[in-house]
Amino acid sequence: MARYGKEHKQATRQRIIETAGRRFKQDGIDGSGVATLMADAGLTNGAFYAHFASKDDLVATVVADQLRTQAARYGTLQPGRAGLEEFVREYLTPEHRDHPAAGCPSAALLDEIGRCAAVTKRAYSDGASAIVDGIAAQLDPDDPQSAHGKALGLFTMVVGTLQLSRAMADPKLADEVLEQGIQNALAFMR
Amino acid sequence: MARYGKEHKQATRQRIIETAGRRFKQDGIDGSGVATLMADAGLTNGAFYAHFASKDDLVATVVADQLRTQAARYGTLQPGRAGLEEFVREYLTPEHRDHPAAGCPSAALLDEIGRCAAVTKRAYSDGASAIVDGIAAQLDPDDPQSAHGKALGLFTMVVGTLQLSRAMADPKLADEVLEQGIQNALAFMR
DNA sequence: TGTACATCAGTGAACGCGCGTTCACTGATGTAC
DNA sequence: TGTACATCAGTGAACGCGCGTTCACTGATGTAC
Repeated sequence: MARYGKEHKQATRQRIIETAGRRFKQDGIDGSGVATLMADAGLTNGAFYAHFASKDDLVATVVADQLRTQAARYGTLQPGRAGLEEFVREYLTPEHRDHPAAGCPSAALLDEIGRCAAVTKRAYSDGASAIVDGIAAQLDPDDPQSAHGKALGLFTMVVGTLQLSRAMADPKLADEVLEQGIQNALAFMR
Repeated sequence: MARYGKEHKQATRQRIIETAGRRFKQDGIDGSGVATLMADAGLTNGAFYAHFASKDDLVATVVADQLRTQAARYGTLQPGRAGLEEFVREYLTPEHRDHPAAGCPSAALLDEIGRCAAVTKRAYSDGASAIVDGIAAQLDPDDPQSAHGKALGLFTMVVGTLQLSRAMADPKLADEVLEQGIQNALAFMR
């Protein structure tokens, strides 16, 4: 099975990173074993160490990739507060809540990342800072620096709201948390 | 080792619940094995099933206990917004961030609880609702029901802020997140 | 053009270890006589 | 009061299983002659 061009191995690596991102967000980092992660990518466990030095190495790589992907979603918004409002309304939907594998890595993994190796926290810090900067630019395109604090508040509120909604046992209560979260986020933006 | 009064076994059970709470908040639920949890309580693994039907049973019990404990902390505040402001300033400290074992269970475990068995989510829902009700009563003692939405926003913001601060690799950045979080929470309260 | 060889991405079995759970057993105690 | 017994909280070894990691091997391919 080998002797392909060098882009083949790179493509396999990228596939592992993307399927692992989905798996981590669905089952947690501790909850996802290497054999499962490789099976998700259509491979067997042995090939893992041809691509990554350790599970920790994969975790840090996946976190960086996930935050880059999440940041790219902000890039498609219309500029200014209107785009941000649209994003908040999309973020706090039952659809997003019920499909963590395809959703925001912060909402799915934030407290687990706080317990991860330093290399993973560094990857997360860098990615999250870029996202908060993006929010600040949407809040106040003329002076994003002064909007940075408010951007942090908006970010933590929507992430916390989605996590809380996912932790509710009663679907009706979970929906109410999302609806209130939208009201709160929009009120806070102003 | 036996034939004590019935209050002895109850006391042991309570000790397991409390030490497990600390361990879960420090290492995560998936990250804490039954043998470790029992050793924390000064026992061996075999005794576990004399107290709990399964690890899931313990998890649900611990979550309920942790939220009850966290709710009791609100009970000691002075009434009204002044007490709530004091709480926010205490909650978003480096001290709290750096000692999750003694801290808020929501900040330490919220995304993991979202992936737990239904019995655990039910325990969390009930406990969290009581806490949010308490916040609402502090925000507006005359009409707590109308303050419920705002209480949710305040709760999700402080929880998200503490999680984010814990995930920062750079201590200086982590401190800034807390300071901004206090500003944001106080601004949102008004 | 045809054949022998080197490459190397991926396989799959195995390592020691900790997981959640079970169970035969221990031994300090309260109770019965 | 003294002794034999029943109780039962806790012990510790063992179960099968999945964990992260290692490694000898495979076999399809590109290259050299």
